[in-house]
Amino acid sequence: MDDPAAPSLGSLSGLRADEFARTSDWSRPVSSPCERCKLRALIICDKLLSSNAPGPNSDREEWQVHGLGRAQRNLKSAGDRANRVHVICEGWAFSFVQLPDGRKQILSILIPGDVVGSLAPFAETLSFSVQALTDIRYCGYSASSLKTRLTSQPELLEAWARLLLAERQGVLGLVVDLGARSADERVAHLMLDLKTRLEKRGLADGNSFSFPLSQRLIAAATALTPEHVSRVISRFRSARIIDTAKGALSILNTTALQRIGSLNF
Amino acid sequence: MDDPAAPSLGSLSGLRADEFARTSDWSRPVSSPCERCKLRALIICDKLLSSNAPGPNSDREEWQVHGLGRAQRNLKSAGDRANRVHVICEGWAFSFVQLPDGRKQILSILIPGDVVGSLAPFAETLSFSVQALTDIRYCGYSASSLKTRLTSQPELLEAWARLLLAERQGVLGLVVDLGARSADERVAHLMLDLKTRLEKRGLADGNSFSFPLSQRLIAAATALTPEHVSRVISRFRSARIIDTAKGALSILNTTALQRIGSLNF
DNA sequence: CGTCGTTTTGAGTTTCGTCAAACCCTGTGG
DNA sequence: CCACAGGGTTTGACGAAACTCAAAACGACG
Repeated sequence: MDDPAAPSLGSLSGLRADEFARTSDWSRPVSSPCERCKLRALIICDKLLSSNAPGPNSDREEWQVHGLGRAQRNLKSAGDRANRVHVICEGWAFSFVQLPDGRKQILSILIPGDVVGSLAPFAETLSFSVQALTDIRYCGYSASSLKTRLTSQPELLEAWARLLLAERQGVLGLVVDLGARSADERVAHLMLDLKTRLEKRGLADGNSFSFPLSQRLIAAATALTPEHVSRVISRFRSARIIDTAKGALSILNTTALQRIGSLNF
Repeated sequence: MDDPAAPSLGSLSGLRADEFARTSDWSRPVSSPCERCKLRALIICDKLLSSNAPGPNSDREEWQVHGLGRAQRNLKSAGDRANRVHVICEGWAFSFVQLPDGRKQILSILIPGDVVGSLAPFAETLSFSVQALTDIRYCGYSASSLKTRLTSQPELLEAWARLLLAERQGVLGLVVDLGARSADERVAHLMLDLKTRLEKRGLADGNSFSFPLSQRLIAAATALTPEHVSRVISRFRSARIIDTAKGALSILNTTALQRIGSLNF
């Protein structure tokens, strides 16, 4: 990994910046890079793309579309019609709910390979929003086609259910975090969780990896204030447990961080 | 409803106390009361019991079993093999995770009609535990049979997915509660949530209903301490917003309670 | 070089937790 | 019938964790 910083526009693989400019409307399809995708085997895409992929369905709706999204822009908003299941191919995003007073509560940080809106085939509308954190590349599958395929392909149903299981595991972890953990523990856990998830996807090898979360977002994810997050991170830094620089996080003392943030329940 | 208190052993419908005594082992089947069940139409049971219910499968495993559980006893424990999906027929229960230091974090309060372990068909083991809060009657469906039926009966898959949607909605609500709400708001919301859920099941009509939660459990559900819950409830009581007596909750001032605890996001 | 968002730091406050004791019920056994 | 034990609840004093408000420092970027 040459640059640990957040993926910039230019780094989105297979697409030059000018191509991005032309296709930045996220509903517009771009040429499919799935053949070269290293994540395919790790997640549900393999099952989705296997064999009998359907053509456009009755509504002339494409089974699979590719798109790009700019940092800070919403991919989905709560209340939107839930007609596609999306997979993050490159870049980071996060799902959240917006409270009436303007606060956001982040539900999950999405990294490449993560699926968002897995229940879309059966939902009327979205109950949360999704925002790109960096520029992202994603692909979307037709929710209605997926729904019909779920009944005809048992192994797809199985893979889809495993997805739901992992999702639920994640949100249960969040509940425990918010309900039973201190600020230090929550922040440490967030970092460790992201590290292991990135490793599973082959996106982090050493103890230093891309980490494009601002402290404001860490705060929204851990239900703390940005000021307090700053204090926690400063403390971690001066204890030589972690270091941060330019969108990257370095874990200097894994054991110490795990002692603080490993929640086994 | 003659007695707003928690259902006692004797009140479990269709079963006398001595019958309960003989069948208190929750794995032992008892005669099926599903025909008379008023909840059937409201939840997934209708789909599960419709038409082609399978007989015992290859493992000689019953498709549907009925059981009774005593208050305070675990119906399921984290780590157990996930081989049945259960429906609460009578009584209350709750799902929770046990933290290493002994604290419990309650994930959801289960009332009659609630389904627990809906993902069991695809899970190896349980990731949380379920405990009876009052004596309960429940029924359990074979996870493996359900799994095969999901692929063959699209309308069952649909009903099952709707269940998952509701479950996720619930846990997202919990995340927002724990992440963004004050103690007053959490307690008020818990009470309102239970009231509306009971009403939907036809188990509460007026503003006074059975509420067998101890303050220790309310604390575990809201991630507060019992002492603090006591203070909150005392304040509500002296503001004439609610009243509690003998396992029943009376909402004296719905508007006030909603002003405190209605979280719309 | 100035602007804007992010991070840092500080002082003061609030909310909630901790610890400990008292209280209230209900059930039990003498 | 009463004493007593044991759980749940209430109350109080105190402390700690995290929030609020405000200002300064630090970048990134035009």
